[in-house]
Amino acid sequence: MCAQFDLHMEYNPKQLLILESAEKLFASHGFHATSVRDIAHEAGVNIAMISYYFGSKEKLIESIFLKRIINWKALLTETLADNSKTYIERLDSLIENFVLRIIGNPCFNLMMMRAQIQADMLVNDLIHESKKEVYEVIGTFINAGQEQGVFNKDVDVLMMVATLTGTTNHIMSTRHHFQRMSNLEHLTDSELQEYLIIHTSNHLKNLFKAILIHEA
Amino acid sequence: MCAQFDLHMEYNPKQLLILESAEKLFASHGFHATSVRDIAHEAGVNIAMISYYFGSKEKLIESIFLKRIINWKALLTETLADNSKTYIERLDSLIENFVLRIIGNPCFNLMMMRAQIQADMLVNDLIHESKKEVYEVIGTFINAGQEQGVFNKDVDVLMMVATLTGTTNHIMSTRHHFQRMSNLEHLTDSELQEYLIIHTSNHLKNLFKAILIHEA
DNA sequence: TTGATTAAATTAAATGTTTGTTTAACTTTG
DNA sequence: CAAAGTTAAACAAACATTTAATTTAATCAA
Repeated sequence: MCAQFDLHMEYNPKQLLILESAEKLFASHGFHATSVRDIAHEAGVNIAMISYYFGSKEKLIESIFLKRIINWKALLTETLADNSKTYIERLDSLIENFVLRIIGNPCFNLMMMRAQIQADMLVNDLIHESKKEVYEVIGTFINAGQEQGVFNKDVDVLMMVATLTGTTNHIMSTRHHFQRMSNLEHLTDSELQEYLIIHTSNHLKNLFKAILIHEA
Repeated sequence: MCAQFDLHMEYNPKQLLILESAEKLFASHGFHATSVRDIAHEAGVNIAMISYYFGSKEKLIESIFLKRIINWKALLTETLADNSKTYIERLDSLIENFVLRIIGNPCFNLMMMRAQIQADMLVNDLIHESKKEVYEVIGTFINAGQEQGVFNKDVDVLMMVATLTGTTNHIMSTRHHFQRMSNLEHLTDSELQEYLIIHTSNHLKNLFKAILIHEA
């Protein structure tokens, strides 16, 4: 007897507690280094509750991903389709959304980076599908901007997204190296987070304007 | 009784076999998901040989890092100090070195990415020291170029290195997503590797010339 | 070249922990 | 009073590491 749930079911407070605790521990120690006992302890629940609610440790991490990925494409599509803004403004919004999503949610995104690195993770197909959709949405936006004569013609969208994601992921995942190297050790974690969001956004905006708009 | 070795000792063929097998498995499955049994089996040696030669699984991964990190700073310093080349040429060499090192050694660099993500890895201090030295070498080079009037004044070296490392790491770690999305599934692994080294280098060269040299 | 000696290398087996998951009993809730 | 929630205990499998026994390799006196 066990309470399994499908994708569209809402989670009760105890399930959410388990999901959040697992996300935190998976992010800082990795999937395999985190035992279900650790998760149960962190969440303050009995070990058996995890099997009871999620079936297995593997299905638990799948639930975490599904919970997060679904809305990302919708937000992006909405941002880029907003005709009340110029292409430059929408490009800025795109960058801000990317940076905020990654640096603002280090736990989940560290998990995602790890999963992408690991070839044998079940969630990898899910991630690939998500990446492909994001790439297509951005590609459509860039092409439209090119036709309007706003963006340069020779833009490699795949490489552009790689720089956007790669740079932001790298800064997020090495933020404490960054903090020490910038002599920002007096900042709290959330102050550092805010600092990094602003600086990374500005850096990427400059970078993309330099190749998308200015003359080569 | 056990044969422990210090940093400056050379490895015998069997030890090298263990190091290479471990690197491969740690890279594709992660540190904790790889058992010493797996490593022993991959290397074709008895399980006890790993404790015998390296003491423990933890010390084994440390040996792998030490074996790789040491020469990286030297190569970089040499590249950037070569006065027979122009600043632009040296910038190109810097980028080529970075890309070649990362995309050309996916196993080790996936391990390194993972270690950076994981807060509780012992090798992290080693990595931080290495990053700091690389940052200083590049910073010195950029500053010299600024004084010669070759590079623009307002360059954030930390962000620049983040884009260099982040973009390349991201492309390397998601290279199979990249392959599927670019319809390059007919390429072998080493053909893909070559393709990615060239394309990533060119992309980053364009990117950095756009912000370092051209007018804002 | 022999045979003895010794240390290094190698092995199968055993050790004691920790792992994810299940069970069966118990409590709460509608 | 049944269904859902919760628990401590039990489970077998997998884990890293150690042991003690055996083989290989090297050294050296005869």
